Amino acid sequence: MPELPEVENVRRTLAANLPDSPEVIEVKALSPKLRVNIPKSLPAKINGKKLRSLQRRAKYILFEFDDGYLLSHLGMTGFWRFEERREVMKHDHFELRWSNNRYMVYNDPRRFGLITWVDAKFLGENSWLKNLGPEPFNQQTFTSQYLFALSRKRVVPIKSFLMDQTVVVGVGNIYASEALHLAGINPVLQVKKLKTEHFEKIIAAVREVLQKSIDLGGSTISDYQNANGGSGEFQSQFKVYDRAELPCTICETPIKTCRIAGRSTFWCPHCQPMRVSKK
DNA sequence: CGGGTTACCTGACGGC
DNA sequence: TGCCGTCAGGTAACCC
Repeated sequence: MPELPEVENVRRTLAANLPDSPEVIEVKALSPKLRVNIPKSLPAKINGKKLRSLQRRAKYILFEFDDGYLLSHLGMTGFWRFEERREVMKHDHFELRWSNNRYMVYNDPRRFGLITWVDAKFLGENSWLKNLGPEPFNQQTFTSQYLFALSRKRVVPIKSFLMDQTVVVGVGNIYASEALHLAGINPVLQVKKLKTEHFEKIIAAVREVLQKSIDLGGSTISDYQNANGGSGEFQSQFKVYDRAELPCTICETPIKTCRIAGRSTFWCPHCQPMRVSKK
């Protein structure tokens, strides 16, 4: 379900529901089976503790406490919601209560999500976080020179490269197709064929697509919702994703679809030619 | 070793 | 109706 814009909107709506100087006053692991089981020791780590900050890194949300972090990843179908009075839903996995007495509940039908604990002193070497690439909005680290150098050793289509979370974080299946359409780059092109100027375009397109989606609350295809239960609106702005056979919004050529590394991919054969532009 | 493929899960939807 | 195949926004184990 969630790529960077959705996760960022979840983070913001979570923050908006917390009291001033939030403190955990109750924790329950209801159904620990997720991608990795919720550790039995987790409730004791956060119960009675004050929240220091609420951050996002890549597609992870980090609830910072004095000694470490509650780490949350939404997988495909995970979501957080708030309740004044508990009403248990199917697939509720985890709940806690904040010092304003509001319950915060994690629900995840497909169970690809993650809820775990990371000690502050091991944050840098944590297996979930240590291999993540740069944040797409970081001007210092996410640069065309960086992508150019990294791409010289790789034999992959540009779309797979963009979705590789060790290359850059936050771009998933929707925004990879959307960004490449905006950049005018065909998704199957081998990264080795691209030059710095192509990466410049791609970086600008990734940032523009992600920012527009963040501003519209993310994309809701079927089940994404933020922590207020609200939907995103960016799906109405899709130029290619899930638009097979429909006319390109720029040139009216029918959008094509194929699979790249097992994932549905969409592009305009006219705006995103197979041949790399010379200059 | 770095790729693509498959598995992990549930649920929705279309065809028969 | 119901059964079956396919697909879904992510990640990582598993093969060549």
